[in-house]
Amino acid sequence: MGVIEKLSGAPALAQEAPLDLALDRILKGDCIEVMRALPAASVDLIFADPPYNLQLGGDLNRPDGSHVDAVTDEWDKFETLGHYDRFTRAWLTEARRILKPNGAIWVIGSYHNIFKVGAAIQDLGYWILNDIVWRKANPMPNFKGTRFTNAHETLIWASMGEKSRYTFNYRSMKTLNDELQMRSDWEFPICGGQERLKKDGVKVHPTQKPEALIYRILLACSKPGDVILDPFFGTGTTGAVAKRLGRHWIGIEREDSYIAAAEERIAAALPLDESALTTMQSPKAAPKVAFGTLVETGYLKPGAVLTDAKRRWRATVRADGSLLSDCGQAGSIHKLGSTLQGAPACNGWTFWQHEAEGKLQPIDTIRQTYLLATQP
Amino acid sequence: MGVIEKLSGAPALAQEAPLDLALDRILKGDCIEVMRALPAASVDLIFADPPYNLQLGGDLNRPDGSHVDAVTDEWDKFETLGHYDRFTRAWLTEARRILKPNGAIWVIGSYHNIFKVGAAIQDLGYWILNDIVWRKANPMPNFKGTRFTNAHETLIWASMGEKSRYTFNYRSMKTLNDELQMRSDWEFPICGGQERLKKDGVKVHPTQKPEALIYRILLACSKPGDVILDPFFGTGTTGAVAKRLGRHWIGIEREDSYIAAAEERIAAALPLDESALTTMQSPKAAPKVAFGTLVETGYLKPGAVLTDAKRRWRATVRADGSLLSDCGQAGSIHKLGSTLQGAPACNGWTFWQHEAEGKLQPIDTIRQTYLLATQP
DNA sequence: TCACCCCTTGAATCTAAGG
DNA sequence: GCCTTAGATTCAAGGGGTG
Repeated sequence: MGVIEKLSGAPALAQEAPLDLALDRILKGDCIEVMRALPAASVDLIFADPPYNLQLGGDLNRPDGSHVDAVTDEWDKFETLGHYDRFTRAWLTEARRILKPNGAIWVIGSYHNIFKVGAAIQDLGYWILNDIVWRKANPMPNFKGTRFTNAHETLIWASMGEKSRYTFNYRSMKTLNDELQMRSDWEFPICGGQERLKKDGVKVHPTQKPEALIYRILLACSKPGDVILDPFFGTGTTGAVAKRLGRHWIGIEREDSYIAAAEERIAAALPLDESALTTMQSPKAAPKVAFGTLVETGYLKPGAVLTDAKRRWRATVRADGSLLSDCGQAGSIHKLGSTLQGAPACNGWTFWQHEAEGKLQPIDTIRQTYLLATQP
Repeated sequence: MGVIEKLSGAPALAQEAPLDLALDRILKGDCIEVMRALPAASVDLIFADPPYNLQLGGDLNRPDGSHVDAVTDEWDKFETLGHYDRFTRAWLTEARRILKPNGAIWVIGSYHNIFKVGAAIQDLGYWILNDIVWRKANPMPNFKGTRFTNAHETLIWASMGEKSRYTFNYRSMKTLNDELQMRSDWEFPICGGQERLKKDGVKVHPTQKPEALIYRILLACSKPGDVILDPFFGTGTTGAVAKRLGRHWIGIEREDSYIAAAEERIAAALPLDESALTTMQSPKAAPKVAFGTLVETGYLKPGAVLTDAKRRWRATVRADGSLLSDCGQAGSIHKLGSTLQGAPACNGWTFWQHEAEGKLQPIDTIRQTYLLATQP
């Protein structure tokens, strides 16, 4: 493994003699220029994690006053949305040239950029096969309470065209998912802990992706021995996973610090034995149902009256799933329960009762009914 | 409630005398033409469920041989992706004209169209606030085993611009979600059972959306009395939910069969009564109480001693509601808190504590007492 | 060793009102 | 427009220390 320098200033024409396809290497340079130098129709799969073009305002602090370490790197800055658009179409065009006719591409992004990416993918003649949602188990909250917690990112999977015969290992995915078809929503934790690359206690890359995410993609959409290209290689997650899964890889990256980290990491990566496959799976989340869901879905109507088991307190259900007690206090089922009792905490599911078939039943029974109706 | 016919062939210029804003009505006609006739800056919120441009191939059968009833309606057919693009930009442009400056728009779609929609939204100057994933609890499986199960749809929430002051009922959403911030991934079952409109056993509309989904959107992003417009009204889910939640609504729809079903449905919908509609308010919306007021009204006496929770700092309340710390610094409760901690900001209401019943309590509890005593 | 508590951190377009 | 001030605002994981 080594770094091949793309000579800066070299004419970056498609006509120039292409580099031989150097496998399992990091190519240093701008991804568009480097791709131009690669032979056409030579790559089986592309995984791309391009800059998101976040447009952050000033500093952001958590409620406790601590500072949020945001993505402020130069590589994420674009003058205008138009510039980002042209950049996106340029690299997607080169990607299309070097993909084999039956190849495919994956791109990850957030709402800042994914619509531009998706529109470009369609305009350039790719054929979208799925969009996939990565649900983050532990996203960063919205500290100011101004929007919904940004708890997911989106991936687009596209083939070279409507008739292209892409690779999809249906059986592997079904096995990986306890014999149920793999859905388009995947849950993984964000990259942290031992997996997160750090130098002197500081994260090496601001947006390192979890290996589990790439693992599932390569397992689903490539075969052993295939060539996987990552034009925004960063710290080499794609390379490490490809090596583990017995795929060839090519990485393109501009920054020396990322390249150094990626080389060390990939050198240390060992091909996985089968047993590791099971550890890559995210634990099945126990289905959680919020009280408000029962209101939204009509299992309990706003205006319904609840009491405690001894009928000491009464409360009315409101449209947002809060309760209003007869004495004028309001809150969630748990909060109001604890307030009324003067207790530090209260499980509203068992505390609050509703009348059904002539007797009081905890509202948890409604939740059970809902779960029975909606869970497979 | 009634249908107002948009005369076909009438000149659809923005200059023509706009219709008065007829509330709680279905306007019959092409959504672009009808919107052109509506007054500018007159609508608080738009919910739009446009055609998805599905581009289905031949018939699809389940493994057992039964036939899948797909979306084959005329309204979902567009000659090319370019035609769909122009259609999308046209209706989004009119939507933008009739939205109030602090209004907002929601659009739902799938990977077939949502990237085109999102790109157009950004190009037209809207400001995306979140993308939301509707995870279907019970999606249709991928019968051929060729891709991942398409188990979600995507919604885009956007304001009129970066500086626009959109409505977001943060507190209601948090209450609805058991006291956790509402995330960007929502799980609901698809529309079926009693809720699914049928005529002679056949579904009236191929893509009827669940009321729970619209319920959450309207609860989060509108206020009682607001005007909600749905330019692709279909069988009137938006109208039914708006009526229930005490919002005004306007629907635009071309097809008589959908209009008839929507009218019947909305007539049968029951509005929630006032008390159920009252929702948890953010402190932002609650009347503000200055710290000085508590001093003026005697809830806290000048000379009283406050400390932080860990008793690292002490300060004395002065007659004008400022604090004087032991080290001689003075300022408002917020300013002194941030100065002492060297923090960029500090909420004095929770930082400063007073001793009551033998233990420390934040001075915010005094404010709550004051509010309970003085608010009607 | 384990349970428990505390601290840190993560792709974030992150305030509102008044002068 | 800008500037200032009041005051509202966080969830799940992982790691380290302690009992």
